[in-house]
Order: sequence, then structure tokens, then C-alpha cells
Amino acid sequence: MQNPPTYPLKAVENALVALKFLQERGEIRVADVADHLGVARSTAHRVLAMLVFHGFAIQDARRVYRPGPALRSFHEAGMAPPDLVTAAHPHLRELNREVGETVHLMVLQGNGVRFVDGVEGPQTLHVGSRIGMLLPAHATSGGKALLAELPDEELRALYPRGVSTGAAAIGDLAALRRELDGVRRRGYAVNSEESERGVRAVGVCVRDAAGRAVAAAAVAVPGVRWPKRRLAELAAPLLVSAARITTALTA
Amino acid sequence: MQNPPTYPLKAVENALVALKFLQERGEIRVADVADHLGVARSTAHRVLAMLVFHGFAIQDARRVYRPGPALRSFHEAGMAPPDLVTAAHPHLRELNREVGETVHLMVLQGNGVRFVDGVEGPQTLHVGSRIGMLLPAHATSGGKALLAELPDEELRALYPRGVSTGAAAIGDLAALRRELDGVRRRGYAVNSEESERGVRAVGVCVRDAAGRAVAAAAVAVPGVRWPKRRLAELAAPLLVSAARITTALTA
DNA sequence: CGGGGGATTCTGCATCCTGGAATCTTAACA
DNA sequence: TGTTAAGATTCCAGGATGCAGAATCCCCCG
Repeated sequence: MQNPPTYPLKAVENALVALKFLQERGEIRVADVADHLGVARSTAHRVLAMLVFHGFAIQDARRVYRPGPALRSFHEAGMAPPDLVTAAHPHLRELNREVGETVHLMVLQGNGVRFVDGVEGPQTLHVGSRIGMLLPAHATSGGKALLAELPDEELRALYPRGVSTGAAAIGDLAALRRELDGVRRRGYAVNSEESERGVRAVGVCVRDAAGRAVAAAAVAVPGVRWPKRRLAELAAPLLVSAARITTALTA
Repeated sequence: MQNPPTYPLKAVENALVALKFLQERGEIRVADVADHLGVARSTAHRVLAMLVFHGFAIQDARRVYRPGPALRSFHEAGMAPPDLVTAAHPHLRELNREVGETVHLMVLQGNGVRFVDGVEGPQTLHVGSRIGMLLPAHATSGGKALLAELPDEELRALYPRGVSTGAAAIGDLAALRRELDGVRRRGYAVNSEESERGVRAVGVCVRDAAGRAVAAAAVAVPGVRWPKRRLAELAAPLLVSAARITTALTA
């Protein structure tokens, strides 16, 4: 560490030592802090109250203190993860090699999904690249995976007039909700010719360090080669790749 | 934010506001802080000196202050997640219901795995609970998943005299390495009667916010009900559950 | 080298922060 | 339901800490 300050500030020292103690422990009580700092309970309480007020700590109903959003903000804003596409691309390529089909990366944009990256399957018959395209979220597997992560209010806000009915697409919001319940239960989403005749797909979420879905990865396949009942076979490799992308975003 | 503290500490406030300012800006000077806090330069300097001494800031040769290792330590160690078992248990239970088999959570301990939680399968014939048991890591699916995450030096250090040969277990370090290569490639580990006759299992890693493997989740099944070729069917639900545990640990 | 801008050191004094005690709150047990 | 113990929060007098302003030092550029 550094040389001791020429002019130490005892109150500041208490606060910073308490903050580090909170980091180490993850959850602390007033008495713990008092012992750790060697101060009166009332002093410890005042220090913690300052940490709470400035967002460095939160206190739950049982009066336990935990790290607060000011420290999370550092995480979110400061430890900026590698660029999404850059991080994901090697894993998309690997998945493409593994399953021999077209893979995509997409992000939610309004109630659509923007395809931001992809690798086409090597076989003569394969789903073409959709990079740059914006498709309805509810009619794509990756879009469904992302919609399944939204709170209901947000989902409703995306579809103020219900869900548009394209070819074989979901007819109303209640039906979409039921579909998304299934996505959440299984852990992955399936699209069987909803966005395009003869195309099926499986999609899963890619997450950031805080566990939030920031993108989706999907495998899109020709229906003729992948009957509906075989789509589940794509789930495990896709989930592995999504986890690897998440890890890359997190590192 | 919160209500103002009943007893604000002015010096602590200066320090915490300065710390947030440092987070936002990424690099600051004494004069910046003095302006931001509305204090004399000497006051600002004293506050920054305390931040430096406690590792929350560093100062370079040009006298610019930047975020210091104490804030990084928060990221690495400290997003102190909810307790591992507490976080994982609901998801283990759900997985148990979904696949109808015994599920476990385990952590690496030396070159063994400690079973720290589990839910037994509901069928008459099921793998019994191993909670509390320490088994050789290389002979369990979860153990293999965890070993596959280790750098080679660490793996070697765990097996200074090669790998012990139990029933059908891997005979030497080179063979273990090959096995772990397969684990990494597939994204999940398989155990076919290596730790116990008639028992097969699939295991995957559970990760923390930094993407590091902190535990493994596994499904253990009777061999009679799950021939070797069907083990892959357990991978997707297991991967989904592991991802959910990771999310719970990360939130 | 000189000068300007910024950082660091110093010190008197005022006000802030402390500890201890009183009071409040919560949880567990009979 | 009531009681009790443990922990948290509030209060206030007094002493110690932290402040500002000025002096001094440091760095960089012309």
C-alpha cells in the first residue's frame, strides 16, 4: 500500500475501512463494524448510514448491510466488457462448425430483433445470413428468448395493440405470454417456420456479468434437415456457446 | 436514494462524493475534486490522500488520480453473491422435478469434490444423496467439469503422482487430460460408472460473476434407466439450471 | 531560466465527530 | 401472548479532529 497520509482523517478512515469490510464480507451488521473498527456502536452506525445515503451500502429489513448500487455502478460502467460482437464471434464460428448450420447473434430493438452477427452453415442448403436485418422478435427464436426475460409491463409496452399476425406467428399477447412461459421453463426458445417457411431455429440468451440478457444466440436450420422433434438436439451446444460468450463478456 | 442520515459526517461525505466522482470520471485532479466538493484545495488533497492510502485511488507521475485496486477487488471478490447453496437449491429442486433424477451441487476440494447440496430422484430406483461426501474429482462428472477449468499447472499440482486408478477410473494424467479436453469441447462432463457401478452422471460448471467456475451441478442416474447414449439428453436441462444458478449468484 | 498553474504542507481555531447512555426494535422462546 | 435478550438507533456534552487560507514546493512550457 501507500505511505500513511501526512494528514490522516480519522472519520474518513473509518468509512473507507468499513467499505472494504463490507466488500470482503458481503453482509455485515452494525456490531460487526463497531468491532472491526474498534469504535462505539453509535459511531459504526453513523458511518454505515453515510454509506447507505451515498449508495455504497443497502440495508435490508433484517437490518443487515450489503454492498450498494454505487459500487455496482462502478462495475457496470467502469469494467466495460469487450465489445459484444467481438466477444461473441469466435464462439459463433465454433458453434457453426460444431452443428454445421447457420448461427446468429441478435439484440432486442423495440419489439424487433436486429441481427448483429452471423456465420452461415457450410452445407449447400443452409439458412442465409440475416446480418443487419430487423425481424419481429416474437417470430424468431432469439427474439423469443429475449422477450421471455422481460417483465410483463415491458412486454405489454412493446405490444400496445397486441401481436401482429404473420405467417404462423402468435396471434395475441396472451398466446405470446404462454409461448414465453414455455421458453422460460425449457431455458431455450424454438421457432418452427414462424418467420420463414422451411426454416426452424433454436435461440438462447447471452448474458452480461449481472446476469441480464443482452443478446441472443440462435441456430437457424432448414426444416427439411431438422424436423421439429430434432430441434432439442441443438439446445445443448447452443447453451454451451451462449455460456462461453457470457464468459467472454464477463472476463 | 435514501433519506439523509440523522447524523451526517461531513468528512465522510467529502470522501464518498470524491470516490463517486473518481468512478464517474476515471481520472481527476486535486483541483477538480476541490471544485466538485466545494472545499479548499488542501481539504480535497487530504481526502484524496486517504483514498490512495486505502487503495481506492492511485496517483500517477503526473499527479492524476485514478480508481485503485480496492475498487477492483470489489469486482473480483466481492460482488459477494448470495450464499452458493442458498442460491442453487431452488434450481436443483426444479431440475430434479424436470428430469426426475437425483441432482447434486459440488465444489472442488483439493483433487476431490465435496457434495454440498442435493435433491434425490423421486423414483423407487434412484441414486442416493451424497451430501457431505468427498469423492475423487476425476471420477465424478461434476469434478471433471471443474477440473476442465483448471490451468494445466494447477491440474498437475493436484496429481503429483498421477491419477489413482479406481474402478474404471482414468489411469494416468495424460488420459485425464484427454478426457478433460472432451469435457471442454462438449461443454459438459459425463461419468459412466467410474465412481460407482450402475451409476452414470452428467456435470456442468456453475460460474460466478467473473465467469469463473465456483461449483458444479450434476444429474446422477441409474445406469439401467439411462444407457450411455442417452446421457446427452440430460445436458440441456442441466446447462439451463447451471445458467440459472449462475444468474442467481450474479444478481 | 522564469513564470504560471497545480499540488502539498502547515497551523490556529471552530465545529464536527465521538462515546456512553437512553431508548427503540426485533426475534426467539416459553 | 408476553417476556427477555440482543442488536440498532437516537441523543448530547465535550474534546479532538478537520477545515481554510497562506506559504511553500513541484512541474512543465516557452
